[in-house]
Amino acid sequence: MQTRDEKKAQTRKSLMDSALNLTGNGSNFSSISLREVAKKAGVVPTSFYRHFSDMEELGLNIIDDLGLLLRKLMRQVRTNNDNLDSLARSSVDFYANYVCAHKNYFYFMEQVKTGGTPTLRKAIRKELYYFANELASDIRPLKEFSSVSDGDLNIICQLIVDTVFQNTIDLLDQVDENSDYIDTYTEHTLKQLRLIWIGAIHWQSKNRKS
Amino acid sequence: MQTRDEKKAQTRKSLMDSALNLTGNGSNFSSISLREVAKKAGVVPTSFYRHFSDMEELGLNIIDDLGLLLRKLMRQVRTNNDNLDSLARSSVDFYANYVCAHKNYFYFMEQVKTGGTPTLRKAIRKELYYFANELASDIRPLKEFSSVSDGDLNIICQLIVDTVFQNTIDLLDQVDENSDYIDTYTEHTLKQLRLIWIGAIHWQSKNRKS
DNA sequence: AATTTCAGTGTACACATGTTCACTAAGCTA
DNA sequence: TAGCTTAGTGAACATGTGTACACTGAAATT
Repeated sequence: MQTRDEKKAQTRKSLMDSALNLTGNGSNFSSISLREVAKKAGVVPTSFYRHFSDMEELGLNIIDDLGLLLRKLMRQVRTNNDNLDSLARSSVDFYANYVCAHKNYFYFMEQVKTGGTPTLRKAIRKELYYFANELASDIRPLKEFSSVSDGDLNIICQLIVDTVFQNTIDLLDQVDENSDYIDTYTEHTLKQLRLIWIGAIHWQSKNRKS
Repeated sequence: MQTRDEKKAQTRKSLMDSALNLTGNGSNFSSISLREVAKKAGVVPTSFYRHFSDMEELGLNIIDDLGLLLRKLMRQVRTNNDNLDSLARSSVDFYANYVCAHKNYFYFMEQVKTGGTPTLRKAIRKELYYFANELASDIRPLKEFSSVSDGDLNIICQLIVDTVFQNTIDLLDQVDENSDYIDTYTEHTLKQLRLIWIGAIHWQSKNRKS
C-alpha cells in the first residue's frame, strides 16, 4: 500500500488531471464546476476542499505544473547546435511534438491566458515572461545577435514566444483531424520566426548607421 | 412609439449588450448564463428564445457585429500616408484608441478566440483572417513591399495582425489602472512591427540573391 | 372592425451548483 | 496498544440553471 501522504498526493493529482482533461476536451476551464472535477476524479465533492479552496486555486496549481513542464521543455531543447536556422528548426519541431504530447496543458494555457480570472491570467503571463527571458539568455551567445542590445533581444524573444504560442491553438485544433498539420505548423512558424530575427539583425545595424 | 420590429431589434441589441457587458467586466463568456443575460437586459429568461436559440448563437451574432467593427476600423485607418513608419504609427495609435472605445468587444474577442466553443473560435479566426487579407491589399502598393511575393506578404500580415491582437489583452488589462499605458502599448507594438517588416524586406532580397 | 401574429410574461419542473456539517475509518504517533 | 489526526463520506441546504408550457395584449394585417 501507500503512505497517507502519498495517497493524498494521488487524489490531488487526480483532481488536477480531471480539470485538465475537461479543459482539453471541449470545456472551458472557467465554466467547469467543482462537482464535475470531483466526480471525474472519483471523489465526493466535499473532498475537493481537502486539497483546494476553490477552482481558482486548483488553476494556480496547474499553472505551477505548467511552469515545470515549460522548463523541462527548455532544458531538452537546449542543444549545442550553433547554426541558427537548424537550431530553430529542431526547436520548433521538438516544441510541436511536445505540445501534442501534452495537449491538455496547452489547451489550458491558451484558454486561461486570455480567458481566466485576472489572477490566473497574471500567473500564466509570468510563466511566459520567464520563458522569454530564458530564451534570451540561450540565444544571447549566438553570433547572429552579437550586435543586438539586451533590451532589443528581450523584445525579440517576447515576440518569438508570443508567435509560437499564438500558432499553438491552431496546432491543437487541427492535429486531431489531420496529423500532417504538425509539419504545416512547423513550416509556418519557422517562416515567421525567420522573419523576426532577420528583421532584428538588420534593424540593429540600420540603427547603428544613423 | 416604435414599430414592432424596431422594438424587437431593440431588445435583441439589449441582450447582446448585456452579454458583452458581462464579458467585459470579469465574467467569461462561456460561463455566463442565459438567465443572467436576460436579467441584465431587463427581460424574462424565456424571452431570450425569441431572439437566439442559445448562448452560442448569441455569440455568433456578436462576432458578426465585431466583424463590422473591424471593417469600420480598417476604413478609418486607411490614410493616404505613403511613409511606412508614420503610417504604422498612426494606425497603431488609432487602433489602441479604438480598442479602448470598444473594450467589451475586444475582451470578448480575446476570450473567445482561444476559449470559446469550436464554432465560435472558428468564426473569430475567420474575421481575423479577413482582416489580415485586407491589410495585405492595403500595404501591397507600398514601395517597401514591391519585391515581396504575395504569399510572403500574406504571412507577414498574419504575423502583424496576430502581434497586434496578442498585445491587446495587455492593453485592456492595464489601461484601467494606468491611462498612460496606451503609449507604452503603442511603442511596444510598433517596435515589434518594425522588426517584422524590416525582416520581410531583407529576407526577400536575401532569397533573391541565393 | 375583426382577426391574426408574436414579443414578452409567469409558473413550473427537474436538475446542477457551492458549501455546511457531523460522520467514519484507516494511518500515524506516543 | 490507545489515542489522535485527517482524507474521504453522505445527507442537507439554498440558490441557480435551461427549458417547456399556456398565457396576454398590443401591433400588424385583413
